[in-house]
Amino acid sequence: MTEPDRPSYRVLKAEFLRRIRARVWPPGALIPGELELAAEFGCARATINRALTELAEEGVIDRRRRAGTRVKLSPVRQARFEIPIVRAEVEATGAVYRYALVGRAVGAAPDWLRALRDLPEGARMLHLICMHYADDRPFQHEERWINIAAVPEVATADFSAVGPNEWLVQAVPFTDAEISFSATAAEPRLAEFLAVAPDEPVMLAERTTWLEGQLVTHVRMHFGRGYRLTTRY
Amino acid sequence: MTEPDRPSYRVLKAEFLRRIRARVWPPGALIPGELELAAEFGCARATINRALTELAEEGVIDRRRRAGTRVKLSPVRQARFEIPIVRAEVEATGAVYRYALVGRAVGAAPDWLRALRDLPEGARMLHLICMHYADDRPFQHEERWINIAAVPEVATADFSAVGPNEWLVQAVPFTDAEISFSATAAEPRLAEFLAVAPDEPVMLAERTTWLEGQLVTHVRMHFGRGYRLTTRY
DNA sequence: CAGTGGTCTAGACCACACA
DNA sequence: GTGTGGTCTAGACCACTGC
Repeated sequence: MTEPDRPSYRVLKAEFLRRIRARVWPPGALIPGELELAAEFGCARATINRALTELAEEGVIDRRRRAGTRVKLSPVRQARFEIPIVRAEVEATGAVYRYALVGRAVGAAPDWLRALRDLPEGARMLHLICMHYADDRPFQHEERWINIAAVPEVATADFSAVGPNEWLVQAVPFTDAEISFSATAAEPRLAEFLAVAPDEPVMLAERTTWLEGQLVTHVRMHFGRGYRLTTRY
Repeated sequence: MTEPDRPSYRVLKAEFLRRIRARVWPPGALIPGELELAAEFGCARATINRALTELAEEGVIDRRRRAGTRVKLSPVRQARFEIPIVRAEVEATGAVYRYALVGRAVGAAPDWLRALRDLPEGARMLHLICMHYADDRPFQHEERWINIAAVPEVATADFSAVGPNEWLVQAVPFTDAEISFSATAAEPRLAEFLAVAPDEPVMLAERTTWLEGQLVTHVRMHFGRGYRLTTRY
């Protein structure tokens, strides 16, 4: 016996992954059915199923009824990045987090935002600008619009001590979100906030959240020099 | 009864998510145990377990033995980005993919790579530079080092038609990978390749893969103007 | 239609963490 | 100890899909 007596689905998963990487089951190959594997490993089909289901979720294999399970030809690897709230992200590095509210205004949604996110004309938005610091070095510049119709309480909220990020997380649910990352040049005012040279490349994250189809908030977050999204898999 | 007769774990998951977002189970709250929920929904505990386990994987709740299941205070949302091979990424947009090998050389690993990745001194690497185009517009500039000791066949591989990306995926397994994204300025030669202005911000992805602790390949991929990592959740 | 994966069940035992 | 979630089992039925 090369396998333990009680193969857990984790052990099975590791073994299947080993066979795939060792080309025992090469790319494109049809792997044995669940019943066959259950017999080979002396466990229940459900256990095999769990291991294979997770591998499928991770993009390593393709499973189709009747057709069976195949090793993917080009494994679409998925990178999972955790998107915590800023405070947690800063504090995770051991740095001291500091927040500052820079600007606050109520007004109509700018045209580009209305166009982008299909807002009614004249929708009133709370517009906030804030800075987040790590050990007093600029970490993130946040420019946010909050849809007052979707979040009436926001009109009276005080964002001088707690950032809108944390406030929204606690106060407002959402059903859909979209986030995107891109590289952009810091225009002069932003460069000052972030203490970088004008036109220096910075990472921009834009996130939009909706509650049942209604826009809740849209935020543009520019990160300071050296910011990286990193993950292992 | 507001619930269907046969609640699948998906229905349960959606219902639990609804309760969390509707603040029926507010952030930090302890939610009922699996047995209690199974009784409420008239299903097996395993079905409840599957729904809750998936919500925990997605970062919505925290589960601990004995302590029970709680709604996370600050949901660490995870964004999953798919990292396909370049060809698939280009073709997914409907564009025609074109590949070109720009440079090829064998030599010792550069010092910064050895320092970064703990390589033996004098390790011989195959150094490749390639371009990937989408409808003849520059899509990605790829600079790659491949550890010849880890992949001896690479010395005789012909990369004029098939890019090293696809070749490696088919030919060489790996056990660990790390990928990171950052914003950087295009230095002049790179800017020419990508048809952008010198010092224009571009997205850089760096990926390293290992096989059982031995470095397989390290690649720096610079993307053309407008590249975005996007996902919904 | 038949064979594969997808899901559910009822019951069981285990592992962990807290009292 | 005791109660929670974590995992496994044996069996069952269903859904999809390729023949």
